[in-house]
Order: sequence, then C-alpha cells, then structure tokens
Amino acid sequence: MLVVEDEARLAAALQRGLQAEGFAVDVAGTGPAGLDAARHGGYDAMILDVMLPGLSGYELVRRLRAEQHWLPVLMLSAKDGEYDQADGLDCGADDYLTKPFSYVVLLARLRALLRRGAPERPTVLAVDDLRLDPARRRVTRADAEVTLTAREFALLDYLMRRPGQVISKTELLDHVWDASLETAPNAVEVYVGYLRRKLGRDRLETVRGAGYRLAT
Amino acid sequence: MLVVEDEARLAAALQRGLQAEGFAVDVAGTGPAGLDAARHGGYDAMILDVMLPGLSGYELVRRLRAEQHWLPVLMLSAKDGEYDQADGLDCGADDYLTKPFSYVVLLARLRALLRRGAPERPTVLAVDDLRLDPARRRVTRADAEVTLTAREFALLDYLMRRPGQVISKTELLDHVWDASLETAPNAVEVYVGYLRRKLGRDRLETVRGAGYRLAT
DNA sequence: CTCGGTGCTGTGAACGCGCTGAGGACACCG
DNA sequence: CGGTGTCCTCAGCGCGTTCACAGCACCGAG
Repeated sequence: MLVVEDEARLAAALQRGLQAEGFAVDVAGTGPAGLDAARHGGYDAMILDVMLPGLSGYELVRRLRAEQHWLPVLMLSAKDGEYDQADGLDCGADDYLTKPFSYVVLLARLRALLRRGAPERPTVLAVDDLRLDPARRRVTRADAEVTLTAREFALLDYLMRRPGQVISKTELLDHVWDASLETAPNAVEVYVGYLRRKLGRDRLETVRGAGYRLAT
Repeated sequence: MLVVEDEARLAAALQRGLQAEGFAVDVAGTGPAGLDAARHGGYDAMILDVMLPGLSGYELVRRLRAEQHWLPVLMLSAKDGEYDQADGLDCGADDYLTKPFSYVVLLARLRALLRRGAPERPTVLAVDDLRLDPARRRVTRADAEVTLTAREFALLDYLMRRPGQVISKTELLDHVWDASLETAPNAVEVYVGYLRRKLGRDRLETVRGAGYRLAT
C-alpha cells in the first residue's frame, strides 16, 4: 500500500493501522515523491491526499493515468463539496473519502478497491499438443503433465515463443542462460537432450550448423 | 444501467437523469425483480437501494456475487452509519452512497465504476476447502477455523488471489513485506513453512527456482 | 570408404536452493 | 516486571539441479 499524505500524524496513524491489518505500507510526504513511488509500481493500491506540497492529488492521479498506470487510487480530502468529489473521481481516482473519515469505512472501501482490477492474463503458449502456461509454470503434452526443472522450462519457453523458427545455440545461451556467466558451450545440447527425453524425440529438430527448431 | 429502487419518485428521477446522460436505463421495484434482471446480464452497472421489498440490497449483492456475476454495483442507502457502509461494501458492492446524495457525485462515482469495468473478485476467497474472508480476517479449512498471525494471513491472502499461479519469492517479499524494510531473503520460506504446518503439507507447492503455487 | 567436425549422452561432482529448528528482539498484556 | 506471542535471523543439512567432461554416434565432404 502506498500512502501519500503530508500531515505527519495522519500518515503515521494510517501506516500503523494498515500495517496492523497486514498491509505492507510505504509513505510519501509530497506530491512529487508520491508520483515517483507510484510510478515505480509494486503497489496494490494508493491512498492519496488532495492537498499536497509540490503537486496536488488531482494532478498526481491525472499524470499517473496519462502514463498508463492503473493502480487503484483512494482519494482523501478535507473538501466535501460535491464538485470537489466529482473532480477527484473524474481525474481518475477510483474512490473519494472526505475528512474526517471513519477508519472502518476506509478499510471497507480499500478492500472493495483491491477486489477489483486484476489483469488476468490467459497467455498460454500452445504448439501442437504441447501447452505451456508461463503464469502457472505448467507444461502438458497431450493433456499429461510434464515436470520440468527451471532451466528446462526457460529453454522450452523461449523455443515455444518462436515455433518453427531456427534459433541458434548462441542466442539460446544468451537468453536462457545468464549472459555474464561463462557456461560450457555444449550446455544447450545437454538441455535439448533433457527436453527431448521428456517431450518426445522428434519434437525438437536439430538444424546442423544453425541451431534448433521446435516442430510445429 | 439497472436501477433497483422501490420508491417510485426517486426511481423515476434517476431514470430521467441517467437517460439525459445517455444511459439506457431499466428499473426494478423489488429485490427479487432486481436480482432476476441483474442475473440476465447485459447491464454495465447497477444502482441498488438497500431497503427493498422482498430481498435487501445486501442480500441481493451477496447472491449475485455467489453466482459469479461481477457487475459493478453502486449501493444507495439512508443508513449513514459507518458499519452499514462497511457491511455493504463487504457484501460485494463497489461503492456506497448515503441518501440524500448529490446527483453530481452520483454521476461521477458511476463514471469511476464504469471506467474500472466488471472483472472483479469475490469478497470471500475460496480454493478447494480453504476459505479466506479478508473483511472478517478469518480462515477456515474444511469448515474448521484456522488461526493465523498477521503475516501468515497476508501471505495466504496474496497467494489465494492467484490460485494455481506460480508467484516468485521476490514478488511475495515486495507485496507481503514492507518494501522499505530490509528483510532476510529466506523469510518467505520460513512463513511458507508456518502455513504448511497449519494448512496441510501439500497445499503450498514449491516450484524450485521459480516460487510457490497454491494447489487448486 | 575414410575422416574431420558436429552433436548427443552417461557419469559424477559441486553447487546452491529450499527447509527446519533454535533462539533473539520486540511489542503487548495482565 | 515477567509471560506470551509474533516476527525475524541465522546456521546447518539434504537433495535436486546444474554443469563439465569424455567418449561415442552421426553427418557430410572428399
């Protein structure tokens, strides 16, 4: 959770309360600092005061949204005018709470915000009867699960993103192995061997002198 | 837009106002009628009164969510107690407005809801016979209560929001632990160990070199 | 058919990941 | 002021993973 609030006492109280609820909380005291923190990502939601030194909460959200960041934002403000509230929401905030607010309500609204906005990514790579799910880190061959080690998985992942294309051994070494690390030049051959054993002999074709190709 | 409101004058006023804004509006006058309409789908959002004949707004949302409908819901109520509001939100509503409300604010909140779209998550996370209620902060396993510490709860919460997916230790460290704090890199392993002890050995799978996965 | 180069695989060893138990720091409570 | 509970660090251990090496198989050219 990111809390952007310049009033030190309120910020500290929020931090303590949220931490007690099990949230990991960072606090920023100024608009620009808050914007920076939000930009770097890694937060599940942001609690944002409107009156901030350096950059108003309105402007902060507007910029964030303009930069394609869709972090859920709960706006806090002493302004309880209906137009203030409408302005805040129309800037891109997801909820708006006027001070003084009830802590119970704050938590409930925060939970409602966190419930939303999960960019489900149904990206599953599939070639023939081979399926690879990067998120679940699962590989199946004809609906039968295949267990792969980390390195084997990384190698197959890379190959399955360009099925049918010939990929050179040096390219694989660069991308699947740590570039900095000095690895034996035949490591690729070894791991292609492992994969063949688990996936079937003729799934990975050798193109002599050029590299490997995933049969389509 | 679906408006569920039994007070005829308010319902008519809402319908007229929203139509002027370009929304297509249907009105239902009772709880059961509203639930039926919402179930049939096709709406982008619902405005829902709490006090309804036949079925309360709370119950209506709860049933809708239980049936895997994630239509955005803006709840309206004359009850302005903080716990009423928290209850409404924890039932699965996305926003809560107390009567009397400003029409300008209603519109702004509606726009904010529509911006976010429908894909949401249930108020109670359930995987297999594990259930976790973020609002009540309770976890049950096969209907037996399991007591967790704050950190254990936060960790399980995070994992249960993406069941089946592999989540890396660094991601867990970033989201469950305070980013600012320097934590020992194996803290995650320790807490996974605690959870395993309380939830059963094979519920949390280790994916060597990648992270952890909550068995589905 | 021969021969050099390229790719494949079995073996074994070292590494490092992940797990656990012990224990210290700290807050909270009576 | 001790008791209790949580959070976290640390060190050690077991074992799967990774990798180097060497010998063998295979391919294509002459």
